Amino acid sequence: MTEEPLDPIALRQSATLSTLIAERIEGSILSGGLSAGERINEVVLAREYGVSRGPVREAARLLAAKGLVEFIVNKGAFVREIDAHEMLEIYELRATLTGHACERAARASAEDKAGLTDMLDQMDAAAGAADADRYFELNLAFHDRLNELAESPRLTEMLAGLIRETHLFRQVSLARHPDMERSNIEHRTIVEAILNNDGTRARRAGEAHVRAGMARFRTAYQKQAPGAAGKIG
Amino acid sequence: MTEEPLDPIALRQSATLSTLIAERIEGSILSGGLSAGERINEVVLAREYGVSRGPVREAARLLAAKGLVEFIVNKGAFVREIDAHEMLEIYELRATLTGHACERAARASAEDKAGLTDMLDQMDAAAGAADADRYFELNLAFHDRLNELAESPRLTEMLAGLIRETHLFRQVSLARHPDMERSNIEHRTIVEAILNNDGTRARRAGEAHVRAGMARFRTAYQKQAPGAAGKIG
DNA sequence: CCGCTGAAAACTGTTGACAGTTTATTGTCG
DNA sequence: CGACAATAAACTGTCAACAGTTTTCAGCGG
Repeated sequence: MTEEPLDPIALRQSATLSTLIAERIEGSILSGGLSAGERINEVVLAREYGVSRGPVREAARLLAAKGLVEFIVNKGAFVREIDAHEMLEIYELRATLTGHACERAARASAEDKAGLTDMLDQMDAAAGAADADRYFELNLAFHDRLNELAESPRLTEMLAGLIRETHLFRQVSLARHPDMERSNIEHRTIVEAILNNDGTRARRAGEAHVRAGMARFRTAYQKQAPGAAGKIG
Repeated sequence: MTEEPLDPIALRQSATLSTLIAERIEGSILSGGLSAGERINEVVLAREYGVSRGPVREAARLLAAKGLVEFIVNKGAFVREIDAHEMLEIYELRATLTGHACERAARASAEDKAGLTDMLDQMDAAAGAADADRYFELNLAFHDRLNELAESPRLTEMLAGLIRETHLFRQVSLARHPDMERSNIEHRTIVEAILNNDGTRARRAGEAHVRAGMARFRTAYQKQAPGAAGKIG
């Protein structure tokens, strides 16, 4: 990863060392530089970032509270790891929370909702061109927009936290969306309900969207680890 | 609050100093020893607890990630404070999440559900005796039990976090339940749905229960601060 | 060759000290 | 008497060092 010492200019402005380092470590975890279960060695990270151990420890504690890292006394901080059961738990929570977000989004003003159909069309284009990267990007933007419309920062943060935890599953690949057309049809259902100011339907559609992803995950997981089929909820 | 030095025995067993101190500070915040907006002075806390500043800082960072305190660079950590608008945001999230919990609880086994009606009767008794403290205690136990039945530790934790944040509102009194009979009727509705394995109805009832509390809060707040009536969602 | 023992290395938890910033205070001028 | 500037105190952010624990590994015996 990026091992160069921290930029002192960025430091002075807004954040403290701990925060910057926490962001870097989080990046390393989410991008796979630090993989699940691995230990966070304070001295090597401190040396890597050119700081002392104090800020690194504080950063680790921050990430621990975020759920990315786990502390064990006298053994240190480890990158957390979640199993399929926890993945399903997270999916369920994501489902009801995005349902909630969609319901709230339905209450937004018509002007604020304006751009949604455009985004759907763009996603359809990406899907038609089989451009998975582009679709992924647009999909992210779409869900961000929904969160904006929901106007509940705490809700947004909770959802972000759940998605972040998703990366702590070993085979992240299993959680990726394979079927873009299908996914975007679900998006259309959500947007239609939102444009009709139908909160209840928007909520159901949002829930169903995430639950569809959950179903995909479940089958993908059971296909590749059939022995554990009974174990997951 | 409790200013005696930390027990070295409790230390060795499970936790690290930072954790213990974080718990103490959290206790001080929730019990009102440290009130909203107040600064967390590292040196006085360190002296108070008989440790150095390091663990106190780590504890503060932990609480910051929990949302109880806020860091400002070069100024330190402050007990966070939330306004009525945020309170309503939290209530809404609590509503959908407890709805989710009730829906999941409906899936539990009949044996696990057995004790619920008994708890309702006890609460009725407390309500009849106008024993608010007892009712409060039983109410807590009831909701804990629901969370157990829901079997989703993450969900439980999220709800706990939201309720914890609730204490950061200045006039905590506004968020208390005044009407025990009414509240327990709502409980009965939830339990009936759960015993009938009717997840959808249980969810609605759970949501409605929290939303009722939210309505109480809103009217109580608007009554005592009528000027800000338009400001809250 | 394998398992056990004990010492050395590595690492975490904690501390006290230093540098830089913010806040309070004192003295001065209008 | 009040506003303002300079100075002192207080406090945070960071660092380097110490103590205690865990892990590693070499040496020994079976």
